[in-house]
This record gives sequence, C-alpha cells and structure tokens, in this order.
Amino acid sequence: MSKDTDTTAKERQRDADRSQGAILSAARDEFAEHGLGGARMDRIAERAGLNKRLIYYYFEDKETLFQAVLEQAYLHIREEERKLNLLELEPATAIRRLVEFTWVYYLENPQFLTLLNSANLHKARHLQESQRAREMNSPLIAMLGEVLEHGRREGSFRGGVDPLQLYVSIAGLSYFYLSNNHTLSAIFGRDLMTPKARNERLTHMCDVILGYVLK
Amino acid sequence: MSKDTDTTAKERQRDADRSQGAILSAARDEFAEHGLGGARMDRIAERAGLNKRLIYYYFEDKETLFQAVLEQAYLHIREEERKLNLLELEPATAIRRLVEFTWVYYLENPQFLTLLNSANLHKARHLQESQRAREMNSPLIAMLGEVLEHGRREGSFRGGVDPLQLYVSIAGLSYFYLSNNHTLSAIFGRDLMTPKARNERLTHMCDVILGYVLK
Amino acid sequence: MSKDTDTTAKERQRDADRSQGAILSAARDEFAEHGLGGARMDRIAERAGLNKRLIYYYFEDKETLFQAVLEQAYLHIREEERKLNLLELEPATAIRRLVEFTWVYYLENPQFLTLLNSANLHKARHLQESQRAREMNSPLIAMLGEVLEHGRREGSFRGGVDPLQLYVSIAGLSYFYLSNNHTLSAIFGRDLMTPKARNERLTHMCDVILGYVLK
Amino acid sequence: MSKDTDTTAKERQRDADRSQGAILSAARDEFAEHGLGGARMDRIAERAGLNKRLIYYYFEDKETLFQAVLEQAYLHIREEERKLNLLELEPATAIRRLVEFTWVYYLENPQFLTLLNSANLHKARHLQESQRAREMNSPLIAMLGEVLEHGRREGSFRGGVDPLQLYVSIAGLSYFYLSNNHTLSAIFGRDLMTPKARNERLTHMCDVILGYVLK
DNA sequence: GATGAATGAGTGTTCATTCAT
DNA sequence: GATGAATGAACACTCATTCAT
Repeated sequence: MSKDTDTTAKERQRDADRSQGAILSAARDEFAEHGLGGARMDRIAERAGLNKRLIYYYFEDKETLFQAVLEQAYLHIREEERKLNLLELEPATAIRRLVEFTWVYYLENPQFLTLLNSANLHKARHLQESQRAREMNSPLIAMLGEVLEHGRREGSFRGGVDPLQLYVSIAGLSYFYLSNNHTLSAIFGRDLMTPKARNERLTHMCDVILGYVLK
Repeated sequence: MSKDTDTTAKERQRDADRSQGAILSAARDEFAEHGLGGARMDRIAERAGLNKRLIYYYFEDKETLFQAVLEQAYLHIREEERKLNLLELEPATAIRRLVEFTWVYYLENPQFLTLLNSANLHKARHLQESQRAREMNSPLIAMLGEVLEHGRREGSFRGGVDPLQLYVSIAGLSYFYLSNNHTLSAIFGRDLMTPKARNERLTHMCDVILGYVLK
Repeated sequence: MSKDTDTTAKERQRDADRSQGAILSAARDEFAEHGLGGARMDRIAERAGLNKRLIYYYFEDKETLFQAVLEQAYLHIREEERKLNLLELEPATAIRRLVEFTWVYYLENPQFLTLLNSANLHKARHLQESQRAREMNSPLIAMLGEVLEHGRREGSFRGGVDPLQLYVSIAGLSYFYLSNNHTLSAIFGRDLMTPKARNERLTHMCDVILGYVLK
Repeated sequence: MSKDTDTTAKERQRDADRSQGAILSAARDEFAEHGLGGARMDRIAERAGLNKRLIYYYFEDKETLFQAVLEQAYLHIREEERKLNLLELEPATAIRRLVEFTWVYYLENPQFLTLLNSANLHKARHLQESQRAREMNSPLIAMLGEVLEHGRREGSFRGGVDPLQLYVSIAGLSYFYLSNNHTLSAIFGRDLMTPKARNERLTHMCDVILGYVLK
C-alpha cells in the first residue's frame, strides 16, 4: 500500500503542479489580452482546459490570481536579467547588451508589457501586497551601478549617472515604442514592426543611451 | 418671435453641449481610472451628475464613448503641441522645450497615460475606427524634422536623426517613468514623485536627449 | 386678423389630422410587425416621420394607441363588409362572394391578421375597453342570417345554420392559411403563396362552405 | 466507489433534466401569455422556481429558449397525432375523429395557439432555424391522404381532395374560434365558451368537414 | 484533485414617458 | 402644433463565485 499510494501522491502532486501551471499561463494570456477588468474567469478556465472551479481551488479569487500572474512575470524577467552577467563585459558592451536584452525581452514577451500596464492601472496594488515581488527587488540596479562605475573609472563613461534613471530610460525607450505601437501606427500611418523598422529602432536606442553614458 | 426662440434654441444647444461635455469628462476620468473593461457606465453618469440614459442619447454605447474620449484626448494634446512654436526657437532650446512640455503634459494630465494604455490594450482599434483621430496626424513630427534640420545646418546637431524615432524616445522617457511610477516605487522602494526626484528626472531626460542630438 | 387666423386654424387642424393619421398608420404597421410587446414607440415616431413626443400629445400612451389602431382596423373592415350588399345577390352567390371577400381582404391587409392576434393575446382587453369597437358590432351577422334564410326559403340551402358559426368558419378557413402560412411553409416545405396555390385555396374554401350550406 | 458515484451522477443528471424541464414549462406558459416580446426572463425564472442565470446556462438566450419551447410544443402535438391511428378507422369516422382531436387538443392546450401566433408573428424564423422542427414534418398529411383515398375507393368520399388543404381547414375551423374567442365575444356579446356553445361548435365543424368530403 | 449545477449582484442597454420651451 | 433634452424603471444578459458530490 505504501509504495503504491506514494506513487499516486507524487503523481497527484505532478498533476496539481501541471494544473496550476496551466491556469497561470492561461490567466497570464487572458489578463494580458483583456486587462484585469476585461479578463473572464470562464475564458481562463477554457484556455487552461480545466474546470473553472479549480481556479478557485488553487487561487483564492480573480485578484489573487492576477497577483500570482504578476509575481510569475517579474520572477521570469528577473531571472533572465540575472543571466546577463553584465559585470563580465566591457562597460560599453554591457550597456549595449542591456539595451538589446530589454528590447528583445519585450518583443518576445509582449504580455509582459500589458501586464505591467494593468498593474499600474491599479496603482501597483497587487505588487505592494506581494511580499515576493518586493523581495525580488532587482539586483540589476546594483549591477548597472557597478558597470557605470567601471566605465567612469576606466575613463570612458561620464560620471554622476543614476543607475535607476538610466534603467528607467533604457526600459522606456523600448517600452513606449512597443506598447504604443498600435496607436503610433494608426496615427502616423507607418508600420513600426517590420524587421527593418525594428532594426532601426534598436540602433537608435543604442545611439541614444551610449551617446549619453559615453564621455 | 425670432429673437426669443433663437435665444432659447441657443440655450438648449448650450445645455446639450454642456451635458455632452460633462459626460466626456466623467468618462475620461472613469476610463483612465479603471480601463475600458473596468469602467462602469453607472459611475460615469454619477460623475457627470446626469442620468445614465443620457449617455446613450448622445453616445451609442460604451465603445463609442471610449472612442470619443480618446479623440478628445488626442485633440487636446495636439492643440497644446501646436502652441509650442518650436520653429521660432533656437534648435537646442526647441528640443529642450519639447522634452519639458512632454514631461509636464504627462504630469498634469495623468489620465492621458492610462487612456493611451487602454487604447493600446485594445490594439488601437478605437483609433483606427476614428477618422478624426487619424486626421489629427500630428504636425509635430514635421515640425521636429525642421528643427533637426535647422540644427544640422547650423552645425550644432548631428545628422541622420529620424524625427519619429526621436519623438518616440522623448515621449518614452517621460511615459515609462510616470506610467510605471507605482510599480517602480513598489519594487525599488523609492518615491519617484517628490519634487526633487521629478527635477532629477527632467534633468536626466534633457541630458539624454540633448546628448544624443548635439554633435 | 379674423380671416387670417381662421385660415391658419383650419390649416392647423388639417396638419393635426394628417399627423394623427400618420401616427396611426405607422403604429398599425409597427404593431402588426412586432406585436404590442415588441412594438417600439421610437420606431413608430420614426415611421411616422414625427417627433415621439407628438404621439403622447395625441394618444395617451402605448396601450391607448394600440386601442386606437384596433378600432381603426375594425372600422375599416366593417366598412368594406358593408359595401358587399350581400342581400342584393342570389344566396349562393352571396356566400361565395363573402368567402372571396374575406380571403382577399386578409390577403391585402396582412396587418389585420397580426393585429387580431395581438388583440387576442391580450384577451381582447383593448376591445372591451373600447365602446366604439363594441358599437361597431358587425351588421354582417344579421346580413348573413338573412342570406341564409333566403336560401332556405328558396329551397337551395339547408336549414338550421347559425350565421355566427358560418361567419367564424369562413373567416377561419382564410385566416389559418394566411396567418400560419410561414409555419406551414416551414414544416411542409411547400410554398403556399404562389398564385396557383392561392387559387387552389380559394376554390377549396368555396367548395367547403358551399358544400355545407347547399342542400 | 463506482456504484455510488454512478448513482449520484445519474441523480445530478436527473436534477439537470428536471431544471431544464421546469424552465421549458415556465417559458412555454410565459411566452403563451405574453408573446415573445412581452415575455420576461425574470418571470420565467420565477415560474420555474429557479435562478434566472440558470436559464442562460441551459439555453443561450431568449430567442433560443423560444425556439426550444416551440420545438417541444410541436413535438407534443405530433406525438398525440401519431396516436390517433386514423387508418384503423372507417374513413368517415377517421375524419370526424381528427376534427374532434384538433378541437380538443386546442381546447386543452390553449398555449399552443398563442405560441403558434407568436411563431407566425416572427415569420416562423424560429422554426426555420430549427432542424428538429422541420424534421418532425407531420406524417399526418400522409395519413390523411390515405384516409381520403380509402373513402374514395370505398365510394363514400368525393375525389380530388388535397389532404393539406383539408388539414388546414380542419385546423382553421377550431383555431379561429378559439384563438379569437375573446375578440368575437367582445364584439358579438355572446359567450362562446359555455359547454353548450362548445358542443354546437364541434357539431358545426363536423357538419362542415364531413359535408365536404362525403359524396 | 476535479467537476457540473446553481446563484446574487451587477452590467450595458432599452423603454415608455415627461419636462421645458 | 411641435420638438430636443432628460429620466426612472426595467430589461436581457453576464460575472465572479459557491454548493454538492
């Protein structure tokens, strides 16, 4: 009886994890597509291929689910950022790499942008309530500070650059272009997502940021 | 008879205009606060101090109302941009002024940011359906192009700068900081909206943008 | 002043009559198409090309308007029936003529059928409340009674025929065919409204009714 | 475990069926009383003793519910008609029996008449959209055709009688009397629903129909 | 762990009707 | 006589959520 039920317990756990994962993925897509207010629990269940009741079994309610989705999203980008290893690179290369990473990450994870928007629409209430999210407090700013310091000491970077300001600027340059892509396309009648346009944007952003940090 | 009825007709029209205006303002605030999906027609009516039915008298439905709000928002910023008269200024001053204007406008019209977010969440569908919005196609880009050209000919600006890229960058620098202010504050535990922090941001942005355009 | 205003008064009256007539016609069509519950005051105003408020000026409310429409409809068919002058015809011809008239009248006034349906759905409440309708108490039954009596005395008709029963039967034969035409067509997959089908129906009904009254 | 859950599953299904049945009955009464436009979903829920939301759980919307009610009504009368076994009777008796059945069925199922009216008001759109209704294509017409043929061969019936025409006539004679009973009573000031009046009507109808088919 | 049935409180929208001129 | 503006009550329909098993 012991081994058997043990196995079943493990299997059950695996099922449970898979279900939770399916729900989180489905919820992320739904929230990203429709926002918190527009998301439908029914559709999340359908997307996950699971019974709606199960969502409430694992997550208390819609708000809690949204919070879990946000936490997971932050967890993911933070992990990716950690892999960048900026400190092993030459300062200018490190900055360029960060610009590129940010651009590519937003491009490949468009849901992240709309989730961020939704989180901010609700004044980041869900993040403030999430210990985990606050604890994930990006080490990137510290890392970026070090890179800037290296560059300054090396003589290639200007001094007095606030790493947070720089981080926000790097993010903002990609974010606005991608997040408002539809509005901009509609108003200026120019497709901003062609491969060529995307390359031009990346070049432009590198020019702007490096033009600023380099002496 | 003529003058009298004329006056009353005018007054009636004024009432109608006032009602429509009240609805639009209320709707703008509600949509900005809760997004399209989270906005409540009841609350819009309440905010406007008018009967809910009247909203449907003047605007077809929620979507149409949202579109009207967006149109009005764009109309407003386009008007303000027009007043900048960048061409009368020295090129570097003009660029600085645009950066400042964008910053201040976003700061003073925080609803504009969330409306933009909502519009993009819905892939700018409401703008594409709005002839008016597309027709407002900002003359700012053209103006900015001329400024850049003046600067280049004058010898102070670098060449080859795409005015649209620059415009998006200027907007993005302010936008991300302000739009994600709550998230950033929550995660980095630093209040980004103190007068000091705001001044620092403005200085930083001018440095970044001018560092880029100036030779 | 007298002649002038006199003329205007007449003109006004004419306008008023025209407006009332337009409203009644519009209402008849709307009620016939959608029933009492499904009819929309807005659409009636639109159909009539008049302001909605005017309907309430002339008719108290929707129910009263419906009653007026019914009264008018009955008035009209009663007038047409009166013109038949059945008594001047040979009994068998008179009966045949009544069958034909009923058929053609229903065919040419399809709204009459649906109005009748609506009236009965509401248990003829609107007719009971209408003195006028009750006063129009068809002289047709009396006329029909005389025709039957002539025929009987003449020796061609059977005796003991209740004119009301006969009238109901004549009406019913046309009514069911036309009123349920859509249902019957859908279920039996046979178009009952082709000229040929219509002729066959008329022949059949004459056969049935005359087969009954003739000895 | 298996038997237990099996039983409960069945019970649940029975509950679900009971709920659906309750909704259909309630809807049939409500639609019959007020027509499609006048029927209220709230009242249907109340009549069924169930939550309004459940109606939408089982039936898509009001129109679909109406369609389901119509389907059920047709199903029911078709089943009853099938039980008549007209072919086992002597031709004249068969016809008389059909007249009686139609009369009694309409009398005992007054909702059927108003449902039919509503269906026709909407041009049988709900039937056309219902495959099931069309498939129920009454075998009665075929049966009636055989009866007529028997009678003709036997020498008691006239020839050349279209069974569809006859069916429509039989139905129409009962239908008009019962469906317009209120209007007729109001106008002719005669109660058509006393037992005596009802008997007279049945006699009259048999006379009319048999007078037609018999040689 | 998983699910079908059920629900109370909304949600956008519509309706007949009235006000004011 | 005629009308544009305004409204309260209701309407079909939806939503997040819970019950029972």
